Amino acid sequence: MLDPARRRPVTLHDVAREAGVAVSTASRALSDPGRVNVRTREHVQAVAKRLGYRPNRLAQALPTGRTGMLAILVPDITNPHNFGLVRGAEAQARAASSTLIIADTQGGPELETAHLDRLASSVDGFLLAASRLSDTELQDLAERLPVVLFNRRVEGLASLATDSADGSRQIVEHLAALGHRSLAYLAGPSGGWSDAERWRALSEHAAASGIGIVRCGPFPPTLDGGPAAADVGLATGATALIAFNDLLAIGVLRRLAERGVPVPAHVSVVGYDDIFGADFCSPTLTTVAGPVDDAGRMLVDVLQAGRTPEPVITLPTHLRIRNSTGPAPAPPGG
Amino acid sequence: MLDPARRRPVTLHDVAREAGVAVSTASRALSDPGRVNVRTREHVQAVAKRLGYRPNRLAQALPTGRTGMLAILVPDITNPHNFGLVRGAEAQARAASSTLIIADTQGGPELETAHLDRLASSVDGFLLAASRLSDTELQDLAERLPVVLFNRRVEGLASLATDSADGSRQIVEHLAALGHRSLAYLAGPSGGWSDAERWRALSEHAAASGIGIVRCGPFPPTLDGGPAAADVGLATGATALIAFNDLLAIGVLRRLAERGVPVPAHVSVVGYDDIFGADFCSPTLTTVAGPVDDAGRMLVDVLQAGRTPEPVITLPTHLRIRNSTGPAPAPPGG
DNA sequence: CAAACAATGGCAAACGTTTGCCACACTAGG
DNA sequence: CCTAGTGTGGCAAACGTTTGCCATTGTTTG
Repeated sequence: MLDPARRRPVTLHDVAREAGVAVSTASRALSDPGRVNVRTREHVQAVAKRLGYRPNRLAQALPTGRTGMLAILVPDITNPHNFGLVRGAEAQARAASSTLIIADTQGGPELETAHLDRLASSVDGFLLAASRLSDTELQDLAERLPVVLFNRRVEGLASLATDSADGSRQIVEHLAALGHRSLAYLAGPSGGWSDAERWRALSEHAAASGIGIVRCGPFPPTLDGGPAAADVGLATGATALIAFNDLLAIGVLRRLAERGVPVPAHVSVVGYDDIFGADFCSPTLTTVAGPVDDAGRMLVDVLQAGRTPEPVITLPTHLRIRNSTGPAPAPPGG
Repeated sequence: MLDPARRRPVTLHDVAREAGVAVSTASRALSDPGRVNVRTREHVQAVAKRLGYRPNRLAQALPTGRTGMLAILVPDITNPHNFGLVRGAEAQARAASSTLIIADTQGGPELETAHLDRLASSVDGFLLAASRLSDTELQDLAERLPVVLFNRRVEGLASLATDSADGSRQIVEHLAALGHRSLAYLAGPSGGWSDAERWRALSEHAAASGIGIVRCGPFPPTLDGGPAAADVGLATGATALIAFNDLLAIGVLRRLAERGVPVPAHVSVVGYDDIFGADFCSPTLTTVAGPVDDAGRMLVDVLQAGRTPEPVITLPTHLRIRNSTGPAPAPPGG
C-alpha cells in the first residue's frame, strides 16, 4: 500500500487561523482579490506564502465542478503518430493551465468505455482520438461532458479530422502520374472511421482516373502487421501498395527488403501520417502529412470553447514525396 | 468556457433516497459488503445499477486521501524511448486500477516543479523519469508523497535505473574488439544523471583498455542535435562515435550520410536506448537496449509497495549489435 | 440628519463521499 | 427475567474548498 505516514499539508484553515481571519476571507483573499480589503488580502497572501500553502485541487473541484483536468484517449500510445497529437494537446492544456491525462485504449471499445467511466467524474472534458465507440454512445457521453473527436465524425459533436480524403486524392494522382495502373490498399482495423474514409476516397479517385485498386486486409496497423500485408499486397500484382498508416508501411518496407523486392523499382509504397521514422527508414517513405501538433492544440481549444453548434474542422494534408515511390515498372509483357 | 449545462450525474443520495435507506447504508452496501444485511445490500445495488450510479472519484478521494491516480513525469514525450516506459507504467497502473497522468517537463527543472506543485494534491504518487531536480528537492518531495525515480539515484529514495554503466562497458569492449583505438562521446544535457553515468563508465573502461576517448558537447539529445554532434565528433578524428542516446545517434547517422561519410567503413556509431526506429534507420543502429516496458511496470509496483528502506533496482542492459558498427578503418598512414 | 449605499468580513451551507459512533432489536446465556 | 453480545441501520462529522447571504461599519446623498 502507498505509505500514508506523511507530513500533513497546509490547508486554508491553517492560513486563516495564522492570519487571524475567517476561512472564507482567506479563500477570497487568494482567489477573488477584488472582494477583500487590500491590506487583509496582502496579509493573508503573505501568510499563505510563508506557510507554503498549496490549494488542494480536489477539494476545489468539489464545489466548483471544475477539476482543471482534460483527458485524451488514444488507440495506441506506441504509435508515434499520436506523439504529435499528445504533445500539442499537452502544450495547449498547459497554456490553459489545465492538466492532461492520457490513456491508451488498445484500439478497442471495451477499454475505451472503462477509461471513460473511470475518468468521467475527474475531468472537465474528453479528447477522443479515433474513437471506436458507436455514434449513440458518443452522443450519450457528450450529454454528460464536453467531448471533442479526432479523426472521427459524429452528428452533433465537435470534431477535428485531417483531410485524409484529400490526402488519398494526392496519392492517387501522384501514382497515376508515375504510370501506375494497378494499386492495392492494405487496410487497417475494420470498423475504423479513418480506414473507411481513406478507402472510400482512394477507390473513388482511382475509378475516376481509370485505375484499378483492390483492398486487402484488414491488418493490424503496426510494424508487425507489415509482413502479412506486404505478401498479400505483392500477390495482387499491384505496382503500388498504399498502407493504412506509416507503421504498417514501414513494416511492409522491411518485409520487402527481406524478400529482396526492390522499392520503388518493383513496387512503390505509400503510407499515411508522416510519423517519426518515415524520413529515415530505408527507403524513406512517401506519406500523407498533416499538422498533428496543431491538431492537438486545436482539440484543447475547441474543448474549452464549448461553442454551439459544435465546430467541425478539417485540417489540410499534403503528400510528402520521398524515395519509396517511383515510376511504375514496365509491364512484364512490354 | 466549458459548457456547464449538462445532465446532473446520479449521486449516492439519489440511490439512497430511491432505495429508502440512509446514505451511509448505501455507501456501505456498495463498498463494504460485509457491513450490511444481504437483502438491503442487494436491493441497494440493484437500485444503483438501475439508476446508473457512478461514484464521484473526487468526492471519494477527499475523505480517504486516496485518489487512485499516479503521475509520471518525463523529460520529453517525443522521445520514443519514454514511450516504452509510459506504456509499461500505464499497463501496470491499469492492472492496479489506478489512472496514470503523464506530463512533459521539457527536460527542465522549472516545468518539473510546476507540474509537481500542481499535481501533488491530486495523485497518490510520482514516477520521475530522469529528474533534473536537486537531491534535496527530491527528498523534500518524498516526504510529502511517495516517489520513485527512474534513471536517477538519490540517497534514501526508491529508484530504478537501467545499467548504463554496464552498457558502456559492452560498448567499449565491442569497439575495442573491432580494433577502434580512439573514441568520441557525444554528450547529452549537462547535469543529467544518465549522461554523467555513461561518460564515467565509458572513460573508465576506455582507460582500462588503453583506448583514447574524448567528450564532445553537450548537444541537445534530439534528432536535430545530430548535425552539430556529427561534425564535432568527426573533427576529433575518432573512429567511433558514441552518442548520448539513439535520437542523437540517428541524427548523427543522417548527417554523416548527408556528408557522404560511409558508416561503418569510415566511422562507427553507437547509441543508447534502442528506441523505435533504431532497427530500421540506415544503417541500422548498434545500441544499448534495456527492458523499458518492464521498467515502467516495476516503477508502478515499487510505488504501490511503499517498502522501507526504499528499493534501489538496477535493470540489465545488453548491446544490440547492428550495422552502424564495424571494424576500425586502417590508419591513414598504414 | 435620516436614508440609502458601498465596502468588508464572517457564518454556514453546500459539493459527494466515508466512517466513527450510537441506537435499536433480536438472540443467547446465565 | 436480566445481562451481554451481535447484527444492522442511521446520525453526523469529517475531508478542504467555494460562495450566497447577512451583519457591521463607514460613506455618500438628498
